[in-house]
Amino acid sequence: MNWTDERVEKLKKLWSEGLSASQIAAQLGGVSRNAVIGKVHRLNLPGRAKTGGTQAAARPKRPAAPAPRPAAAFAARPATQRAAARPAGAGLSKDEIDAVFDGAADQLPVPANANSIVVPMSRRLELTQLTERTCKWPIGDPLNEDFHFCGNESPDNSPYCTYHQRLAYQPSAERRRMR
DNA sequence: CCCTGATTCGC
DNA sequence: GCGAATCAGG
Repeated sequence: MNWTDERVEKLKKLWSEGLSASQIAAQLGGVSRNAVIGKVHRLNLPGRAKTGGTQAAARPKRPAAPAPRPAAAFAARPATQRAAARPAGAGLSKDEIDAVFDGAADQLPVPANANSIVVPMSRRLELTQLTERTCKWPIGDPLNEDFHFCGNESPDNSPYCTYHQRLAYQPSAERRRMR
């Protein structure tokens, strides 16, 4: 794809709105997130603010020209070590908190015979967090604030998780019995 | 492993 | 100029 004026314009717009490079790449289409990031740099657009301290601490420039990658010079790596310090009484992780709130989340078009069906907890993903392997089953009203996607893992290349797969595609017989 | 942005450098 | 490969970090 070419960086037409219009595409560049859209890139600038979305970037300034804070969308991630991968998301912008997805909206533009035909380009990778790397392409987007590269373009952002070439355009001298402001990068993302680094929260707090860890600024780009002078990187070693990259191991001298690995042009013909003979898979050799990548043996030893400086073992980075940090004291993974978590405050003694650290609270719940984001995931743990989310899990709790997901209790009454689903507003799915649940089948009448849902009693026996286990409705999986959704990960409440935003549109910007969907990937090739996340369930894209929408939950809630798109016009509503709490609109989100299932986001559970979906089998290779499938748009839905195993649960929503059944809702998306049902044998006519079963569907008829359901109504 | 999923993701993020940053950088280098062959093309 | 472009962007894959790579790095560093969450």
